[in-house]
Amino acid sequence: MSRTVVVPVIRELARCYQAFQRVSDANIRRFGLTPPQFDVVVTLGNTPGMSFKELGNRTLITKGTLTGVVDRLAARGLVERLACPDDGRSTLVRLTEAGERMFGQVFEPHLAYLAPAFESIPAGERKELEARLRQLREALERQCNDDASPD
Amino acid sequence: MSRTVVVPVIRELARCYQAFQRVSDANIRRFGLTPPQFDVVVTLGNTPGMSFKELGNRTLITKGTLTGVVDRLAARGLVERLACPDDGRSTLVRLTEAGERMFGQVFEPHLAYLAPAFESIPAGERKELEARLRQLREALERQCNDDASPD
DNA sequence: TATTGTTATACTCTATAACTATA
DNA sequence: TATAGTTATAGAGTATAACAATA
Repeated sequence: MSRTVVVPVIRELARCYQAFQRVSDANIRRFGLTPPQFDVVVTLGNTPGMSFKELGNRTLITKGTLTGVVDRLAARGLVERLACPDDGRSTLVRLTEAGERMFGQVFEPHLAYLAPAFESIPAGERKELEARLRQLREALERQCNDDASPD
Repeated sequence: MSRTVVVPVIRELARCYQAFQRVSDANIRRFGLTPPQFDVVVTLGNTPGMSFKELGNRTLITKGTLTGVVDRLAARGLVERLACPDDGRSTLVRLTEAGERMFGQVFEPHLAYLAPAFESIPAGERKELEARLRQLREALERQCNDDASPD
């Protein structure tokens, strides 16, 4: 059975990410952000802003939900909406100055917090992990596209 | 800077799992289950049942939330509660017959659905990925324990 | 007609903490 | 006192679909 071949790696992926999430999310909440809010702030960091469409694609948040997430960040003064000059249908979102400050307070410290676990893996094996993850992601994205456009 | 060393692998882990989730969750919802509900059904499958405590540990769902998730599954007749004979404080949860049927309809098909992406990776590299993920998970779990009990 | 983002609805999940009943 | 699970509360995210404005 070819199926049994993939079970261990699927299980390990799920368990590993679960462990990652447990560590990461607990730290994110200490910053006073929810995981989706953190995702948006970090995605907007070091960019001139982007449309809802692009922000949604990058964060995996669908448009209806994204409106709410951006609303809550905007209510706290961390992001702002701008009309898109090129396309009247489109709205750009970008960090405000306060949002940039939040990004600065949050991004590096979060990486520093996560780093020890990743640094405990020897460099060669870390590179190996990175390469395999990329390989798997590309395979998953192909499948995703196949589902979306089944000719 | 040691920090920059870990950024790529963290990013790749996040992006890979994001791709996995996009594919997996879409399929799970076709079964009429939410991801946490699927998690519970799959965790209970092929077991004689377990306590809320154990179920919560395995699924990463905290106790207050788990009560609600189990309530909704119980309302659909998929799981049932039993008094624990050994400990009067504890409640066991297990799949009903309908729940077992749901498990059967859901578990294998879901694996079969995911399999192609994983099978596209050569066996040796798949084993490599599995080993590296285990290594990372163990490191993350150590960190998690350190946080929980900082002496 | 198609696309971008918003709105509306209804539900699920989540964190948090107080509560009960057992141990 | 500690633990297992429930209840209560409030908020956040989610799917889904209808909608307005623009392309």
